[in-house]
Amino acid sequence: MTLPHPNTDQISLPIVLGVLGDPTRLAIVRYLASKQGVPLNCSQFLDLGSKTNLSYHLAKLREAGVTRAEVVGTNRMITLRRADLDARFPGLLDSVIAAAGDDPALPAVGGHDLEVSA
Amino acid sequence: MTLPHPNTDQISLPIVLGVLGDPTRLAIVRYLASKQGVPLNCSQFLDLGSKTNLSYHLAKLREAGVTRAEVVGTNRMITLRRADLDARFPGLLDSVIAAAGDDPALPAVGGHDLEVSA
DNA sequence: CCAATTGTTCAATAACTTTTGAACTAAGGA
DNA sequence: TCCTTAGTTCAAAAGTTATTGAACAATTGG
Repeated sequence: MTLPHPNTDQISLPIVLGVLGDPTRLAIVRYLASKQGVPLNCSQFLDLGSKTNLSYHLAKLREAGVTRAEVVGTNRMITLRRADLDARFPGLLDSVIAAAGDDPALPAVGGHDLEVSA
Repeated sequence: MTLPHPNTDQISLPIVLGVLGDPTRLAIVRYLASKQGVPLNCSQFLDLGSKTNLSYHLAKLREAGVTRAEVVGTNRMITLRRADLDARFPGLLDSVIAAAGDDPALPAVGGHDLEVSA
């Protein structure tokens, strides 16, 4: 019932960077950051791709250790692993989120601009 | 005689992250950082791959705006675009270099550990 | 129980990336 | 001029990633 996640010390820098080097996944991370820790389910990202495709991208983010997914009923509640990433790679996630915050080239959920908290 | 480089404002976050999400290229960036701005030519990275393969990876880094290559005779002198990256994505390169600094999973030039300046 | 909702898995395909060797260009030194 | 050094380019092969639709599982509500 619980999904596999890497431990904090298993999170790999090149894998994290590679996973974030995709516009859809960067948009997911930006949107999660803008929600300041409030868990979101997959359906809230449907603007960014098909259900199947989001399942794929969200699994990549989870397996890389960027997000955590908790099973709640039929939902997977998704959060950013901010504290874990900051412990492992200090400052990295914040600078990525800040840089993504004002990037009009990234896809956006809802089509409107975001107030991103870095 | 000069090679193509993106302007600072043309540097793209997902492209930079994608390019850094490769162990060989991350090792190149780490080694450049450890040399604190001293330009290196391609041959100094031969521990990381074949000449052809390095030419490929160094072109990726240059085209992404991570490095600058200056033609000096038959050499391409390569430096990190620290100031440009810091202007465009404040803190990003420093946190990547710091995180890569103590990563034994990354390949290393010379086989010995590096004093990385972040 | 039945239907709707949420999300995964699978197989296929398309697209991209990495790596290789051989051939090449361009500059520099003997 | 000839040889060496430095690096690129090309085409092929191998591997990886992204995207899709159809089928599937699991939970919830009526």
